[in-house]
Amino acid sequence: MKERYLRSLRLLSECYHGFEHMSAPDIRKTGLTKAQFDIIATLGNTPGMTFKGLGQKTLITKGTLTGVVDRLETKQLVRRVTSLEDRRNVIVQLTATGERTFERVFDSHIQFCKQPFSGYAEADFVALEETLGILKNRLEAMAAIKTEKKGK
Amino acid sequence: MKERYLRSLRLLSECYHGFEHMSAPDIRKTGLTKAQFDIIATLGNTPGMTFKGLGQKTLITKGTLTGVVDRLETKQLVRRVTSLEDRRNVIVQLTATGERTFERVFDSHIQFCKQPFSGYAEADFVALEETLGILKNRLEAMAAIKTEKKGK
DNA sequence: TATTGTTATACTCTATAACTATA
DNA sequence: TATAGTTATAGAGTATAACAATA
Repeated sequence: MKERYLRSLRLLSECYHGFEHMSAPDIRKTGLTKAQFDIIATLGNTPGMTFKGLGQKTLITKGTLTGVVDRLETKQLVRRVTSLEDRRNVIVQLTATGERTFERVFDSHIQFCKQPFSGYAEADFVALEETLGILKNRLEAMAAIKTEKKGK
Repeated sequence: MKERYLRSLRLLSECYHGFEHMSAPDIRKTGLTKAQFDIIATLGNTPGMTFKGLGQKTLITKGTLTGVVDRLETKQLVRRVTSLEDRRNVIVQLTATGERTFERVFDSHIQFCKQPFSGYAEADFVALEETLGILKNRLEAMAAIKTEKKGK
């Protein structure tokens, strides 16, 4: 067996895309793009985040992020606040409308995503969390090595 | 515990994005976009696929697909062949150059993705495949129900 | 009539790099 | 000098709907 991990990788991809595929129309119906939805979902239940933080969480690069946040600001779902401590930092926050949108949209979204888990027993969740948790730790370790190499 | 599945969902997303994040620069270096890479990877080791088939595999809608395939055709990585049986079907195939690109690019990509699995024992693979396999089956069952509802 | 793929439109995201302002 | 975010640009992906050719 040459590449023992390929099947795992394919399954991971298939599961992720399965959720994506199921929930994409659901997200579109809200009038938000995928990128916009990600920002709203990331900001939900937080006091706000800087552009840098948002970029790290969502993997959207800063130039793109400016445009995405612009459009969300036009829709009055988020606002920009300049940090008082370091005036280079811009904090993006949900507005009251944004909060409501978050609750409505994200809630319906997760209700939707729960469907495949109906019938899961506690042990099934534990097993899934354990295997994915291990993989996540390995991925984070790899990412740390990469950052270390790059940063001086 | 209200939403027992949320943690699983988050882990799945984090793992998938972890791989995406690691391999994105690797893919970009090849001069292919993510969508183009997906098409090449999907066509590799096949005799070709119709637009419809490609769309279902990659989740790219037909209108978009025309553009993506156009660009790959310009790069001489794929060709269009009209099916003889049903002339409405257009089959997209890798060219000889496309085949070589597939082998080179996809190979380096999977070498890259194997890193987090270093140190995995056989039992770890089995466990991961099993938990993801179960989830995949559930997702496919959901999708089948959805299709059933829609199709007449 | 239904299906496959193309075309057209308008918008959004993307990578990249130069730029501004703060530190 | 370094960092955070903006601006500018060109290209690519996206949803949507109308369209042509074939079945």
